[in-house]
Amino acid sequence: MISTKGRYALRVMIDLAEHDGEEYQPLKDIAARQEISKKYLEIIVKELVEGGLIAGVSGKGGGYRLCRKPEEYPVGEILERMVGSLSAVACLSADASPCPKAADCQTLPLWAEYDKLTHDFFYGKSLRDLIRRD
Amino acid sequence: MISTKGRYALRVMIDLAEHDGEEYQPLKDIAARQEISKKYLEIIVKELVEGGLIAGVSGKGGGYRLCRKPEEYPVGEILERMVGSLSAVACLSADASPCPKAADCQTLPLWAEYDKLTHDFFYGKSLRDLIRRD
DNA sequence: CTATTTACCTACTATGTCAATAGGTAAATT
DNA sequence: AATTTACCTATTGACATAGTAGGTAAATAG
Repeated sequence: MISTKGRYALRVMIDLAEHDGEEYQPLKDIAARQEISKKYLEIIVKELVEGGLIAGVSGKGGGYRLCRKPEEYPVGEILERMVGSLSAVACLSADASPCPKAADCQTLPLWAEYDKLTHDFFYGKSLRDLIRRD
Repeated sequence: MISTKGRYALRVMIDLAEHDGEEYQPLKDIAARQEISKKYLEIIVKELVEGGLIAGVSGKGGGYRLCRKPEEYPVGEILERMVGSLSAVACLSADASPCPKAADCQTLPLWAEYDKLTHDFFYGKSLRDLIRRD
């Protein structure tokens, strides 16, 4: 289940993509457009900045903006950054310790196949694919 | 993320499928084979019985068994029964109230497409596909 | 008819994550 | 100097997860 955090992050990124090339977007404005609490968004954009996905500038005229072109952001990267892992099961997460029973686990192949499906799906979509075309 | 409950349920079902046609399998034995706490499994099999997925019989010689052939159990049905919904986002769950912003939601199509992918994947696999062939 | 085996039932609890709020400080511009 | 903005730390309530504990009812075997 994709958490609110992941979904909100994606919406922030889409919002920024739609204002690509313009000035820095104050969080206040993003929050208003997306109808999401600005306070909560602060947590989210902070992580996006830390992940090198967006850039923030303080002071008057400041705000946030993308640091790549929209087509260079795979949706999977954004989500993975926010939710930690897109894996369906803990034993396939990047940080998981190897399971001693993996060799004869009857369900592992299923989860692995699903994981690949998920990964390919979300990394096959970019921010560009999600922005509104007027 | 598929919860432990969902994963354990699947393993119980696989275990039962591998003993298809034999006597009722006591939960004690299933728990031992799968190395899962019997107490916890009680909760899980109870839900599987309520969902009409397996049948339980009390008393000596009792236990649990499948009530269909292994190929007639889509993995998706088992998981959905245990985790409630396979949807990636709350607004697409079966019991969700319709979102007023759905019409111009920029992320909904993405989630819907992923949901379909997930549904098709897990409903395209049956218990038969998961059992060990010796 | 008694002992044993088994499912089935109700309740409780620790832990952790999520979603969010509160109240500030630092940086940059006008 | 005032204003605007990002950035920081801490806290909270709600909820789900992953179990544990201790029983009762049903069925069979002897």
